Amino acid sequence: MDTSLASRTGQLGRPLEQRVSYRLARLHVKLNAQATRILRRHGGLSLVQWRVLVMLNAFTETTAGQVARMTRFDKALISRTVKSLIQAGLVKARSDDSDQRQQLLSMTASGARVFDAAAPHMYARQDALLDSMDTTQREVMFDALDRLEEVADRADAF
Amino acid sequence: MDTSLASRTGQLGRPLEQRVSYRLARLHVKLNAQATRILRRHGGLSLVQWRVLVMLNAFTETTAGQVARMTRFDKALISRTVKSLIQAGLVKARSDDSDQRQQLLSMTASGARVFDAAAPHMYARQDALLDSMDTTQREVMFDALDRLEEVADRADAF
DNA sequence: ACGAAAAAGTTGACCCGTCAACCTTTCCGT
DNA sequence: ACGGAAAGGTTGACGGGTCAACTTTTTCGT
Repeated sequence: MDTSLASRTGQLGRPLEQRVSYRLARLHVKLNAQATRILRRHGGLSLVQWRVLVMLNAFTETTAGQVARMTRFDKALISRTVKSLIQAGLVKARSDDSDQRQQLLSMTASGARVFDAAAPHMYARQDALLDSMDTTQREVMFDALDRLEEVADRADAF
Repeated sequence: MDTSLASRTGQLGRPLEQRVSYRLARLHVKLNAQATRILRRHGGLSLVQWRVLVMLNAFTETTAGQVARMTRFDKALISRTVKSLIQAGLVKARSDDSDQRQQLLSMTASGARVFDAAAPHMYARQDALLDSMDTTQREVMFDALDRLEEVADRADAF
């Protein structure tokens, strides 16, 4: 078996470790896996359930649409997750008198308990991520992420 | 409806835009979506198919296991993708006389054509990502990604 | 007042990516 | 030589995430 790097005209080009999208994909997957492990260990919430509860924790009441807009996650995913949270008794919904299309969502006492069980661990992990670098590096990194996002938003550029 | 930030004890804490995992998730998703669009427009490969072909482009012959190891992608995913590429006639497999467990994979002429159709666009996009920042920022960012990955690898830390 | 367009949310189908279980082949220790 | 462990790869099931299609309600232009 010849696995030399000399076949075809191709080479691997830039090494994988220097490909931005590859690095980000690996890291994203690892971060999600870590968060999932933490959540499983501390109450059993799924990652998206946690994310929705973070938003509900910040507001007395809100709507699925607002959660989707604020988090920029897909409304289909939010819809399903809200449904699962309601079924689990962690979220309750009441109709919105001013707009029949939407429901007002809020966390139940059970929801708050589950959220509070996971929160210290999720926030500790978040702090660890931020503390892995100093302020300057963090700012440079966030600026880099902004720049990458701008390129990614060029819809038909390539 | 009260969506003020003063409910419960909770607040949103750190704004979403400053949460590393959130920012990375958004960016990862956008980059994948962009790549998927480019691939769809230039030959119709799926993202994982493209990734496998990148590896096959670099070697005369290789095995699914090696692709999985080199890319660090899940062997189940590679297995399925290789299967789909073989069915599409873009990859061919021959048995490995020295090890009956594995097959030697290589790109077909069709595969090379499809790969070559997509490659300039995918590489242009990759270059644009890297060129969105200067060398120093890139190095700082990659170092930051290394640091984040190290935290993400702490299995039971939180 | 009316109707078209937009918005809120639901559901189906699909891809990415993972983990577990499985079967066959190979490796390795005794 | 033998058998258990490991490796290569396959398949099932599942969660994250998306897009499309759909229904009902609301908005908005005429």
